Amino acid sequence: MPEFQILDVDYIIVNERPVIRIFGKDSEGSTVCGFYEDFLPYFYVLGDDAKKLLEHEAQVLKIEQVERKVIGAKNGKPVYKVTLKNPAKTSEIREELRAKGAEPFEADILFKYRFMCDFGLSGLGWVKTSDGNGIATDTVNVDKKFKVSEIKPLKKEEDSQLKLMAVDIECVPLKEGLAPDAKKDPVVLISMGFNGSYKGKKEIVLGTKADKDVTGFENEGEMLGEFIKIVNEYDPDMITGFNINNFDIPYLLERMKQNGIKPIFGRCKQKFVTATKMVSRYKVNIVGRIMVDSYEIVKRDFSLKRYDLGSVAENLLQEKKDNVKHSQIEKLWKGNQEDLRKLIAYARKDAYLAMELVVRLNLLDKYIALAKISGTLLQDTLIGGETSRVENFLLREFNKEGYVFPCKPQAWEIGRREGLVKVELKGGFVLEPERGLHSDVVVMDFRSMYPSIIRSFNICPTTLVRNGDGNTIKTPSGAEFLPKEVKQGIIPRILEELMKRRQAVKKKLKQTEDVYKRKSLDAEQWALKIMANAFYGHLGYPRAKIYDLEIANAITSCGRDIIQKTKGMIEKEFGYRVVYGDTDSVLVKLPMEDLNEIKQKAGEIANYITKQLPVGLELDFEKIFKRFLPLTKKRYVAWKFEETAAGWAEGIEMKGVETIRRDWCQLVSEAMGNVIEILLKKSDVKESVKYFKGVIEDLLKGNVPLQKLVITKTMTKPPRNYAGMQPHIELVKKIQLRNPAEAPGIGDRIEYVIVKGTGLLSKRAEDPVYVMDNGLQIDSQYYIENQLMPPLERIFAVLGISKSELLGNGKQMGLMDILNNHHELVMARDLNLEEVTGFVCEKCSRIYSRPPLTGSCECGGPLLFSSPQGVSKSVLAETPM
DNA sequence: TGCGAGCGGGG
DNA sequence: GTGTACGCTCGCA
Repeated sequence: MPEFQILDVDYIIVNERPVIRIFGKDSEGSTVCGFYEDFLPYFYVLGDDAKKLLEHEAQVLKIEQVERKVIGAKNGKPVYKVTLKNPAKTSEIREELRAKGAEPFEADILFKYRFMCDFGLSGLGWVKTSDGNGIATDTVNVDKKFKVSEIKPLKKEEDSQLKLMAVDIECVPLKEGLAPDAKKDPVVLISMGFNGSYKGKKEIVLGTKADKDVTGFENEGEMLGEFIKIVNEYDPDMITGFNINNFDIPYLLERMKQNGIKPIFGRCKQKFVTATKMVSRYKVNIVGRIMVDSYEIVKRDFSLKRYDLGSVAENLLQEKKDNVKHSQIEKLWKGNQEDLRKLIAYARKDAYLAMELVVRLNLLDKYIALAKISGTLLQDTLIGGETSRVENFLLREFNKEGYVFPCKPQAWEIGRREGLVKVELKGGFVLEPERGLHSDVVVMDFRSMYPSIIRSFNICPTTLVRNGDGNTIKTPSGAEFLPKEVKQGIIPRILEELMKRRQAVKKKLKQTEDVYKRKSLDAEQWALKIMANAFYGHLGYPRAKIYDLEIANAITSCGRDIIQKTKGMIEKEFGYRVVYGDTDSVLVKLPMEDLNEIKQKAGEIANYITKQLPVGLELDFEKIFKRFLPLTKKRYVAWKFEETAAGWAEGIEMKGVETIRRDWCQLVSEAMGNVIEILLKKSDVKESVKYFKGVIEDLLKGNVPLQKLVITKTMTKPPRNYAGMQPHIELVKKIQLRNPAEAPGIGDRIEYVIVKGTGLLSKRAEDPVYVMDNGLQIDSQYYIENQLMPPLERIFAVLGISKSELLGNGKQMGLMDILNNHHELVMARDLNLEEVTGFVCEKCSRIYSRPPLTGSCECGGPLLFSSPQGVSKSVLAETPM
C-alpha cells in the first residue's frame, strides 16, 4: 500500500476521459505518481427548469436531483447535480446556465481541488492508496507510477526530505542602459545551487563563455538545453530563487521559445513549463514541482525597509551580496577575465543567497502547516492570499454538512460590493486617546476576539435569521442568529475545532524537546491561529464566496459593544482611567509603579471583566507601557515591558509611526529614534527638545557626516520619460553630461544630497562623492524643513511644543517669564529652577512646556512642575493652588 | 484627507 | 486551466 506526501495534483485527458495524477514523495525519498481514473467533474445548479436547460448538452453525462442545502434556503427550489465529461468545459456550461437565469454552485472549483476536496486531501498531506498496478507510461518522470482506485488521507507527522534547487540568471541587454528584453537579449549565465548535490557538486554555473568557474557553451541554445537536463536529472521537488516567479523563469521560457527549445523540466514529459501573465505578475507552473520564490515570501513575512536581495541578505542572513550594479553587468561580461570572474561569482552568490533564505530562515514551515490545514497545495499557499485557503477549507466543511457552496462573485457583483463595503462596513471601536505622556499603563486585550465572538454568538451564514420568531441571539447591529442548541453554525464549529486543536498543539509543544519537531509544531499552532482569524475578514471581503456584510457588521458590532462595556466597567467598578483602546484592547492607567504589582492588578481586573462578558470572551493581561505617548488614534509610541521566561523584557514600541521611510535620510530615522527614546525613557521633554536643537545646530554648522544625509531613489525609466522634475533624475542628467561612462542606468538606485544654491530644489541634487570632492555646501534648510521637521513636528506637537519653539526663532518664554505671568504657580523651595522641564496636569497628566494663560489645565486640573525625576512630590504637597 | 496611478523585485 | 490572483507609497487635488 503506497504511502506518500502530496506535492502536486493535475489531470490529463485519456480517451476523452479525465485522469487525475497525484505527484508525491514517499518516506524513502522516491518520487511517485498515482493515476486515478474514475473521477468526473461535476457541479450543482439551483432552479426548477435546470434539467430542461441542460438536456441538449452533449457535455452533460448525468443530471440528477439531489438533497442539498443552500445558504439562506430559497424556499425549496430543487438542486441538481450535473456531471460532465470534460473539466475544461465546465465554465462554458456554467455561463450558459447563468445566461438563462439559473444559479450554479461549485462550478468554479479547479478539477484537482474538486478531487482533493472530495477525498479530504491536502498539499503536503500524507495519503495511503490502494495497491495499484504499475503502469508502463513514459509520460511522467518519477520513480514509481501506479494506478489508484482508493485513496485516503493518512495521519503522519514527519515530512519527507524535499529536494531544493536554486536558480539565478544574468542576461546582457543589447541596448546599453536599458532593461533587458526577453524577446531579444540573451541569457549569458545560469547559476544553480543544490541542497543535495548534483554530480558531486553543490553549485554549477553555466555560461556562453568558458572560464575556470563556469561551464561554457557554444551558444545560448546549448546552455538552455543543459539547464533543462540538469533540472530533470537533479529532479528537485522545489525550485527557488529571488524573484524567479516574475523574472528568471518567465525570462528563461521566452529564451527557450526564441531558441526553439521545448521547456520541459517538470515531472510530466509532455506538459510545457508555463508562465502565465496575470494582472501584474506571472504565475509559473511546473508539473510536480513547487515554485518557491524567496523574494515573495520574505516580502510577506518580514518587515524591512527594502526588499532587494542585498538588503534582505544583510538584514536576515547577515551576509553581503556582491556589489554589482545592474548597469555594470554588461561591462563585466564584455570585459577582461577578472571582470568575467567577478560576474560569475556574483551570479553564484545570488543563487546561494536565495537558497540560504529558504533553508536558514525556515521560510517554508509556516506555509507547509497552512497547506496541510487548509487543504491547498503548497505552491498555492505560497502565491495566493488568504482567500484560496479559507474557501478551500470552507468548501469541505459546507459539503460535510450537506450544503452546496456558492461560486465566486462575478465582476459586476464585486464592483457593487466594493462600493458597499466602503460605506457600510463598520470596523472596530477606537477610543479617543487621552492626550499627554502617560506612565504605568497596562495593556489588556481580548485574545482572538472575532473568532470568540463568532463562537459565542453562533454567527454564521447558516444560522442567520432574517425574520426571527424570537428564539434567537441578537447582536447589537440587529442581526439575529439561531442559538447553538437549535443549530450550531458551520463557522463557529470550525473555529471551535481550530482553537481546540491549537491548544492541543501548544500543549504538545511544551512537552517536546526535539528542535525539528518543535519547529513544525510551532508552525502548526501559528497556522491554526491564522486560519481562525481569517474567517471574519473573509465575510467582509468583496471577492469572497460567502461575503455577507450583515454578518461582518454583526461581528464588529459585538466587538464594539464589548470594548465599550469593558471600558465602562473598568472606570466605574475600579475607578481607573482607560487612556486608549483599539478594537480588542484597552490601555488602563494604574496608580502603581512596580511591574509585578501592575500585572497582578491587571489580572484582577481581567478576571472580573471576563466573568461579566459572554462566555468564551476572555480579557487578558498583555504587557505594560511604562510610558505611553499617543499621537492620534492608531498612532503612538511606548516604552513597553513584556513578561518572558527570563523576566521582564523592555523595548520601544511604535505603532503607525514611520521611523524608516525610503525617502528619508538616515539622520531623520536617527533623530526620531533618539527623541522618542529620551521622551519615553527619561520622561524629559526639555531634554528631547534640547537634543533636537542640537541636531539642527550640527546641521547648520556642517557637523553631520554626509552619509547620514544621503537620500536614495530608483530610476525606473529613461530620464526623458519622467514628466515632472525629480531630484534624482535631474542628477542623472547632470552626470550624463559630466561623465557619461559613470552615468546610472535604468533600475539603478541613485544616491543624492541636496546642496546650497539658488535654483530649483530638484536641480540642486548632487552626487555625495562629487560633493565631497568639490567641497560643496549642504542645504541645511532643506534638511530641516523637508526631512527633519515633518515627522518630528507631529511628535512635539502633542506635547504642546510648537515648530517655532523647536527652531528657536519664535518668542521663547523662559521659566522666569512664565512665573512672572503666572503668580498662581508656586515653586517648591527645594526644587531647583534649572531642573524644571515643564508642567503636568495633576488630574489628566497632560503635559505643557508652558502653562495656558488660565494657569490651569484645559481640563480644569491644577498644574504641577515636572522635572527629570518625574513630578516633584514636594511640589504636589507644598503648592497652594 | 482622500483618491488614483504606478511601482516593486529581477537584469 | 471549472484560470482573470496584489498592496503599498507617493503625488496631486
